[in-house]
Amino acid sequence: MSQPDTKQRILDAAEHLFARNGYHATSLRGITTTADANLAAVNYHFGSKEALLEAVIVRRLDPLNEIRRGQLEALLQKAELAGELPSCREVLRAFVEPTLRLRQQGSEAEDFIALIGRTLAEPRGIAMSIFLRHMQPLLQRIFQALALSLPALTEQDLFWRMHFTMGCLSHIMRCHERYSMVPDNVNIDLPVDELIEHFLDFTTAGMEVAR
Amino acid sequence: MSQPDTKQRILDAAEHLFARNGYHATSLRGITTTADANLAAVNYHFGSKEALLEAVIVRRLDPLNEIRRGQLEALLQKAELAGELPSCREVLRAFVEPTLRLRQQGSEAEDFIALIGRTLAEPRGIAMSIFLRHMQPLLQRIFQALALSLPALTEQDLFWRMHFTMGCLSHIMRCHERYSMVPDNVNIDLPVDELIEHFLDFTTAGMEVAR
DNA sequence: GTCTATACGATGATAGAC
DNA sequence: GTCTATCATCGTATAGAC
Repeated sequence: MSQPDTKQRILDAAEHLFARNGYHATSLRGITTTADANLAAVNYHFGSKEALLEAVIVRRLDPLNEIRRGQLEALLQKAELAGELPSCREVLRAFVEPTLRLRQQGSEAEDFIALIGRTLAEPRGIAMSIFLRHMQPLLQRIFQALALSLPALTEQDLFWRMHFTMGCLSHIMRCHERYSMVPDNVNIDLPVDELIEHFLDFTTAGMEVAR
Repeated sequence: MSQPDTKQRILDAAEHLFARNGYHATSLRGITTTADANLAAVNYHFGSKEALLEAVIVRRLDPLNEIRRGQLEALLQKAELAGELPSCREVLRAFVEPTLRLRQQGSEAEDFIALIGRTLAEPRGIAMSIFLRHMQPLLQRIFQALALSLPALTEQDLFWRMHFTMGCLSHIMRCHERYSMVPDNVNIDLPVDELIEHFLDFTTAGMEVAR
C-alpha cells in the first residue's frame, strides 16, 4: 500500500532531515525510513541524492521568488508613477518579508527556511550551486533596485552592504532556535512581524549611513 | 621516520579540509593522506574525528579570544577613567578586528576563519557545541559592554541587534571568495582594513539607530 | 509505472597486533 | 608510533513483484 504520495513523503522527509542535519550528514536510508518508503524509491523518483536535494530546494524556492519579484516590481512601479525613488527599506522588505513569513505557514516551511540558511553558509557546496542557479536573476534585480534607492553609494559600497544584509538574513533564517547565550529576560520567540521590523531597522540604517 | 611533527601536520591538514569542505564531507583518510601520516595516527593523537575537530578549533580560538578580551577590557577601562561611555563602534571593533586580521597572518589562519564562519552556520552541529563552550564567557562580556555603550536600548533589542551583527560577521568570515553575483567593477579582494571599517560602518549604524 | 528486496563496491571510524 | 584487519554504513544499481 502506498499513502497519498510517496514522492511527496520523500520530499518532506528529505527537507526535514537536510535542514536539521545538513546534506552530507543525512543518509538516503534515514530519509526513506522516515518517509516510510523503500530505499530504491529515491533513485526511482529523483535519480540521485543530489537531484533529490535540488527537488527539495526548487519546490519552495521558485514560488517564493515569484512572490518576492512581484512585490519588488509593484513597489518599483508605484515609486516611478509617483515620481519618487523607491525607499531602501521597502526594497529590502520585498525580499525579506515573504521569506520570513513562510514561518507562519507551518513547520514544513520552517524546515525549508533553515535549509536555505544553511545552504547560504556553505560556499562551494552542492546546495550552493543549486541555490545560485535559481537566485541569480532576482539577486541582480534587487541590486539594481537598491542602487536606484541609494544613488549616493558607489557600486562597490552597495555591494558590500548588500553582502552584509544577506549575512544577517541567512543568520536569522537558520538560527531560529537558541544558538548562543540568551539572557533570561529576552524573548527568543519574537513574532515574525516584529522580527521583520527589527531586521529592517537594523539593515536599513546600515545601508543608508553616510561614509 | 616522522617529519617535524606528525600531530601538527594532521592539525594543519584537518583545518584546511574541514574549512574547505565541512566536517562531514571530510574523511580521515583524506586528512592523513594530505598530512602524509598514517590513518590510525589520528586516533592515536586525538582519540576520534570529533576530538580532532575540537583540537583544530581550540588551537586558534583560545588565543584569539585572549586578544579580543584584552582589547575589550583596555577599552572599557580607558572609557571609565575618562568618565565616558565606551563607544559602540570600538566595542565591536575589539571583537571584529582581531578576528579579521588573522587573514594577514597567512593562509593557515584564513582556513581557520572560514572554519569558524562555517561552524556558526550549523546549529546543533558538533562544531557548534565545541565553539560555544569556548565562546560563552566572551560573548557575555561583549553583551555587557554593548549594554553599557547603548543605554537607550532594551536588553531585548540589544540581543537581536547583536544577533544580526554576529550574522554579518560570520557571513564575511566564510564568504571571502565570490559566492554570488559580483558586478564586474566591484573589487572582491578588499584590503582587510577597509573591510573592517565597512563592516563597522554598517553594524554600528544598525546598533545605534533609534526605534 | 511504482515499488521492493537485495547486492555491490567504496569508504567510513576504530581497535589490536606489532 | 605504524600496519592491517574489521565491521558498519554509505550511495547506487539491478532484477523482478505488484
